[in-house]
Order: sequence, then C-alpha cells, then structure tokens
Amino acid sequence: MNLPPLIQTFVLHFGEMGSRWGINRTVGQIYALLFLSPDPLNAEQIVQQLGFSRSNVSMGLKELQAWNLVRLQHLPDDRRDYFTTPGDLWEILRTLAEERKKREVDPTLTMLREVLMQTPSSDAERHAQTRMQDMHDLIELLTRWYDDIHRIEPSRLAQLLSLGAKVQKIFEVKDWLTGGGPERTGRSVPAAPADSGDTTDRRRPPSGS
Amino acid sequence: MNLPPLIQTFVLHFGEMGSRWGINRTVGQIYALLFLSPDPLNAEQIVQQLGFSRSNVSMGLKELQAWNLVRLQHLPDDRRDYFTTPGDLWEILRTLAEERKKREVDPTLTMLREVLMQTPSSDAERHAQTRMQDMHDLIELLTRWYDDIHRIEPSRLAQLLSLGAKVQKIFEVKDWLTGGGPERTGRSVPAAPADSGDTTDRRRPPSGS
DNA sequence: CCGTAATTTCAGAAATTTGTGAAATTATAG
DNA sequence: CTATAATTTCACAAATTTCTGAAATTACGG
Repeated sequence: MNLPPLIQTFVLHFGEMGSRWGINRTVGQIYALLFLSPDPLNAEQIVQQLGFSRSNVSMGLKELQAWNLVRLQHLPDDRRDYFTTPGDLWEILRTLAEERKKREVDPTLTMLREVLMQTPSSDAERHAQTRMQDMHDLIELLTRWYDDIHRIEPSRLAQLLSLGAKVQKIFEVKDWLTGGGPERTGRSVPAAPADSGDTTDRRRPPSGS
Repeated sequence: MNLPPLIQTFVLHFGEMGSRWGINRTVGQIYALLFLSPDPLNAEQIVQQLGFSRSNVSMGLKELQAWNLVRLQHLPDDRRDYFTTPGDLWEILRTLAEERKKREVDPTLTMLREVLMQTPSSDAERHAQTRMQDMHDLIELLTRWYDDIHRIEPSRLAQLLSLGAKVQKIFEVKDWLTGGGPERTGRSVPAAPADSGDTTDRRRPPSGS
C-alpha cells in the first residue's frame, strides 16, 4: 500500500469498520479510497494504491456497484471503467439507508408477517407471536417514518435534525391549537382547523423557545 | 434444534441476519430465543433448544452481555444463571443504538478529528481533508440529534415518529411564534399555522411500555 | 476444607470467507 | 476478422472465524 499517511489512516480505518458491517476489508478500503479521491479512478489505479490483486479489485468494485455506492463513468478516448462516489454526502447516506433497508429490514418484516399469519399451537407460540407483533409494529413505525423523511431535501433535513428534541414543542403548539391532549394522536380533526370559531377554554401558548 | 416451527423460523432468520451485522449466527439465534421466551432461560436450556455445544452458548451469552442486550438474573434456590431480554422494545432499540454508536461511530469521529488536525502536504491530502471534514460534520449532526432524541420517552417518541415529514411544519409555527429562528430558517414566510391540527395519522394510540 | 454443580477458558478442528493467478470473456480499434 | 486491452470468472490457496470437547476455574452448600 502506497498512500499519503493521512489518506492511509482513513482507508485502513474504513477497512476495519467495513468488516464490522457485512462488508469486507477490501471493499471498505476501495470505497474509502474512492471517497477521498478528487478524480475518478480505474481498477488499475486502485490496484496500484492498495496493493490488492486485480481480480480482487474487480470483485470489490462489483460489490460496491451492487450496493449502488459507486458510480461508473468513462473518460473520453479511454475505454477503461472509472469509478467515483457521489459528491453529496447526504446522497451517500440515503443510498446506504436504502440498501440496508432493502437487504435487512424488508426481509425481516416479510418474515414477521408470514409468521404472524400462522395459528399458534401452544402457549409458547402464542407468547412468541405477541413478541413478534411488537417487533413488527416497531419496525413498521420506523420504516414509515423513514419513508416519509428521506425525501426531505438535505438542507431542510439538517435544520430539522439540529432542532433535536425541541421538536417536541410541536405538541404543545398542537395541543394549544386543537384543545386535544398529548395522548390522543388520532387524525381526529379532518376538515376545518380547530383554531377558527373555537372560543372555549384555550390553553396558553408554549412558553420559552 | 428442537423448537416449535413458528419459533424456529424466527430464530433461524435472526441467525442469518446476525451474520450480516457483526454478530455471528450462534449469537443471533441465542438472542432470538431469549427474545421470544416468556421466562428466563439458563445456558443448559439454550443448549437443549438450539443444539449448540455448552461452551459455545457460554461464549454467546458473554457476547450478548458485552452488548448489554441481555440481562442476567437468578431464581430463588437455583444457582444457575438465567437470562432475559428487556420486555420493552424501545429499550432494546436504544441499547442497540447506544452500543453501535460506541463501537462504530465514536471511533470514527475520533479518527476523523485526529486526521483533520494534521497539516496536509499535497493537493491530494488537502482534498481528502475537505472530504473528511464533510463526513465529520454530517456524523456529528446525526449524533447530536441522536443524543438529544434518545432521551424522549417512548410513547412521545412514537407520536413524533408517526408525524413523519409533517414535522417540517414546525418551522412555520416557530417562525410565527418567535418572528425569527436561531438560524437561517425558512424565510419563505409561511402562512399562519392554521392547519396544524391535522398532524398525525389515525393509528392505534401509542402503546406505552 | 471437600465435593459437586455451574461456568469459563482454550487449543485446535471444522467451516466459512477472502484473496489470488490463470484462463475465459468482452469490447474495441484497425 | 484479428489483435490487443480491459474486465470477469473461477478453482483453489490463504486467512479468518466459529465451534467443540476437555480441562481449568469459580461458587457454594455442607
């Protein structure tokens, strides 16, 4: 391996981290290298810099493409394949989430649904099913949230995130406006917003920011 | 392996899934079994049900304890160790997030900070550093958000999540209330938060712990 | 203490995953 | 079509991880 020290540290770290996820060391390092590179790289250049065999690099790139983590492009008058990672980190994050969801979450949800359809034939199975139902509901809540949130454009999302727990105050506002308690979350007031003619017993607006 | 079919399906699935994460098949299966079990189990019972060697189960339980995913307890007049998983799924989720953060995110942040301190000695290194800075900033934003959010009690958090992308409306409310945010908040002069009554889906009320 | 039950450790066997070079395939220019 | 460059496939070697049984350790009642 023949890299500037600063880059090498990063590449090695991602190699290690890669193996904690499903991804293997080689693939992690290839990705890290592409991520840091200002220009697209071809397989031969990666071989040069990381010292893996040509075939191993080929495999690694194939895997990264399967994960949609890497983009293939061509330079004029050069028929080798060049690879890059997206410049926008939010896009990378989204891809990562998308792919992991597809590979891990969705199959689990499917499995849970199938098993929950079956009729339990013992107390043990009955209990197991309630546990699985809980898990199913939680996962579904989280994925629905994700499906909803992941379309928000990055700068807005960043704003939202930096709000952190303060978003809770939205409930105070909502309660104040609707007169509903925090327990009742139902889509209970479909049409006209409650703030119009309602003169009875308003709450105080939330204090502090 | 000698299990009711419905439980077996779940256990095997988690074995597979486990290996996609850092966790190995055995450990995944042990966890799944404990998760479904109505009562605490001791090592011998796990050996019975999963058919692993006693020592393998011992290792697996040790690993689960290291992850804080499993709780050790004792029954009266019985000196064997019994294990359970928490009944509250939110707690499990939190533990999982906590531990992964500790093992994966924090070391990465540390590494990035160290490397960002160094003085680049080439254009390549200079470019690499800006990439790393981007990554650092994104991770920090996400972890700050997590640190903030993870303390919210489950039922409230469930409410919040089921709001999904609608939380964006908070900016309208906030602008309206404060007449200016801490940061460059949407200057698109929102209408008064007239619609905020209808913010959530109609779902079952959040099931508290 | 002693005896026994429970658990853990650990060296190495078994299984799985990763990495390689050689050969095959694909693509392209002439 | 042929020659050559680029990439991929694949059988097997190397490395790593997982799993086991035997031995060691720990815990505890008597």
